[in-house]
Amino acid sequence: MCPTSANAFVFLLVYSLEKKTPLKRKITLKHIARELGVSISTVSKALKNSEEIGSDTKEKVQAFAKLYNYKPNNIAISLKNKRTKNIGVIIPDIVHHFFTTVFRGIEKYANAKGYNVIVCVSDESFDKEVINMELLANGSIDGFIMALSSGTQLKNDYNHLKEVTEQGIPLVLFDRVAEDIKCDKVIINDKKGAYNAVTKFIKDGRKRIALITSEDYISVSRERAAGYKEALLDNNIEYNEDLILKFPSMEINENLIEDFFEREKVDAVLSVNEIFAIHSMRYVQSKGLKIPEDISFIGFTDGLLSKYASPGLTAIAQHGEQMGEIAAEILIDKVENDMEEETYVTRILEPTLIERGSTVN
Amino acid sequence: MCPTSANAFVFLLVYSLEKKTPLKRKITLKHIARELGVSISTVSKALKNSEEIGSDTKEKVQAFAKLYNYKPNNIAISLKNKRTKNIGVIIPDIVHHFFTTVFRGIEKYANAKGYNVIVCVSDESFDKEVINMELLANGSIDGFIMALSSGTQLKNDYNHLKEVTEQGIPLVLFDRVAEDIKCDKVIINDKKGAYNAVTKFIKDGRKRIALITSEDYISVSRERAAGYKEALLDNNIEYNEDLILKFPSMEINENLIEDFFEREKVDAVLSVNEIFAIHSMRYVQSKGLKIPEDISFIGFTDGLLSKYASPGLTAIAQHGEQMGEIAAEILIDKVENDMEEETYVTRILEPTLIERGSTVN
DNA sequence: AAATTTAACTAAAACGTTTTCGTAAAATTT
DNA sequence: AAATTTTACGAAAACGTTTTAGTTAAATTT
Repeated sequence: MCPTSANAFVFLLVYSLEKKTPLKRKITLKHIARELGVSISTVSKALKNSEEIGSDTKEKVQAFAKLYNYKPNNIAISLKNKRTKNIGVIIPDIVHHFFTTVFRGIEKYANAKGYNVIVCVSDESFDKEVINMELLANGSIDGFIMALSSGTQLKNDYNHLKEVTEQGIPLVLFDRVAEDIKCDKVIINDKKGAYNAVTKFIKDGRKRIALITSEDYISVSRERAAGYKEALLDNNIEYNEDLILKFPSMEINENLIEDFFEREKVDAVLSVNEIFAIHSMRYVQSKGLKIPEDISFIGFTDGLLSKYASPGLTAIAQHGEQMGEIAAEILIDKVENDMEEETYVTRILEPTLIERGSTVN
Repeated sequence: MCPTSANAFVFLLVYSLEKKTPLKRKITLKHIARELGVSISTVSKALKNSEEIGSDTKEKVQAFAKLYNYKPNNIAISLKNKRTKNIGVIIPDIVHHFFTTVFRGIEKYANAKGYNVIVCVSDESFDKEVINMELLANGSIDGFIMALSSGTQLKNDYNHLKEVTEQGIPLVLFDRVAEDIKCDKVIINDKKGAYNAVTKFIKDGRKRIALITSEDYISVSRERAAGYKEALLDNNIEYNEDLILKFPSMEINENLIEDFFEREKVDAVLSVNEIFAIHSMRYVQSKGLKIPEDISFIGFTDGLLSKYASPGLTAIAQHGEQMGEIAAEILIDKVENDMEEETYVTRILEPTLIERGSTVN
């Protein structure tokens, strides 16, 4: 029989009291040295198989270290080497498929290179971004990988980034970047993604192509809007601002969708994200329109929703994992061979159109 | 005009060469001391506003430190205090809505308490879990929060966890836990979640209730299967193993779904995850069945897919963020006041049923 | 004026490494 | 046998803090 309370915020507590087992404290070089009657430096060298140390001493030390499972203390090594083997990642949100994907790429590459990743979430806030960055910059990490928070992009204040790079800490920006920051960048060609999507619509004979987007201060939205416009103009289709639905925030507002689709007759929709696209698809479906016959959809960032929507949403894939790997590669390279000249590279990945049921084939 | 290459793996490289600006190296106590002609200890104390130091010296030191933006080095402090203010989080996968949600809770709480989070992804592999854990345990973190990889659960080997706890490093397990590990745990009542879902089906008059699940070595699947069985038996409905579809891996296999639904006539489906549920819904819809009239669905973990499926998938919410916060709270409490007695607590959160279109109201 | 207290500071150890420089003793060369 | 080289090790500094235990000089008390 199951317990009966159904309240999510009531929970069970199960206690168990154990006698405290004696701690196996971590052993240090000093302990080994004392125990074996040799000096700390001898132990250190013996463990590194140094030629300086006699083979019987080496054997003795190594055997002892193995027996007591000696592992050097990371913090002490970091202090000595002025290298932490940690990289700091600051992203606006972690519950977000794209960022998560990039993170996986970063973590994968970093781990393979022996680095750990410290993640901080800026929560789209300028202040949190600054605080976290300054905290980590005080010796905790060897370099940063980040995507700007919308708060930062809105404020257009990048002093915290400048501070960090001026201290010689490498920085790689991805996806949400800013022109005037001097650092390495990895982005995808958002403009091209939008351009290709609109071009496909036009090839499919669509005439009234809408754009659903967010405010322009988000760099990627701006780029995508530019690609949308350019594709229309290149194909001699009128660029009509009435066909652009601009959401003031990331929060979905069903009324805006309803107003828009009641007001404008459109036969194709490009959306800067999945959520806006899915909501719109559902709305037009509820109005009896058929997708893709009456109206087709393409959405940015190929995530779970696109894949499992019904019909599947044709999507512009951003290759997040690859982006993360590249960012990590650039960063770690900078960290490990900090060269004399200051050369910055911007890598621009090409988006890919993943065709699904929301567009005609 | 946009560039023409459409290959995602061809990318543009933009170089920019700058003359290296002189580095503003981080300043240390030693620098301040030398510059001001006082000792390091005086500087340290002055910055802490110690009563031992004369007020003019304090003023001088503080002003100097502020001017040169002195910030203590985290690593040095960690070495001294034997406290890193980092917590290690090891999860099987990061591109996974539930884990991501838990992570948000952890990060939020930890950050508020001045802790940073180092994430490692075990990728469901026992070996990676062990390696990452041992690496972090060598001084990099003050405690661990983790969910066991499926590899570990399959192998049933928890020596790496034991090693760590025996060294006095606090450990909190969440969601994917194991009975025989002595540590704090935060889980949701999976059995109850399944029990409630099946009970709802029965109340709605469903007779042939299927379960779609994964192999039993995943602790949560086992619990959910138990709740399913118990609810049936409590309601005098035959427990029929033919109505259980067990996927051998997390990879979706459309053939198994097809075989299952062709073979068995079912009017309700409980799925241990969203993906299995969504796929099944699509399959039965393609066969002309109406949801929820002909067949209803409930899926575990209320994620994006449930919300945006069509119809919306009634889901059992796992309260991941709350789980993360609680785990972090327990851990940090242990880290900061490591008590004499060894008491372990298991907090069991109650699941909540989020009703949507896939079940009748 | 001598003894004591207080104020204001410094030296040094400690955290756990790595590494440079020394130095005895042993082995080798003259 | 004396001079030189090699072998095998240790002392100490360094990384940047914090903290304990001094140590002066000035101020106060007797």
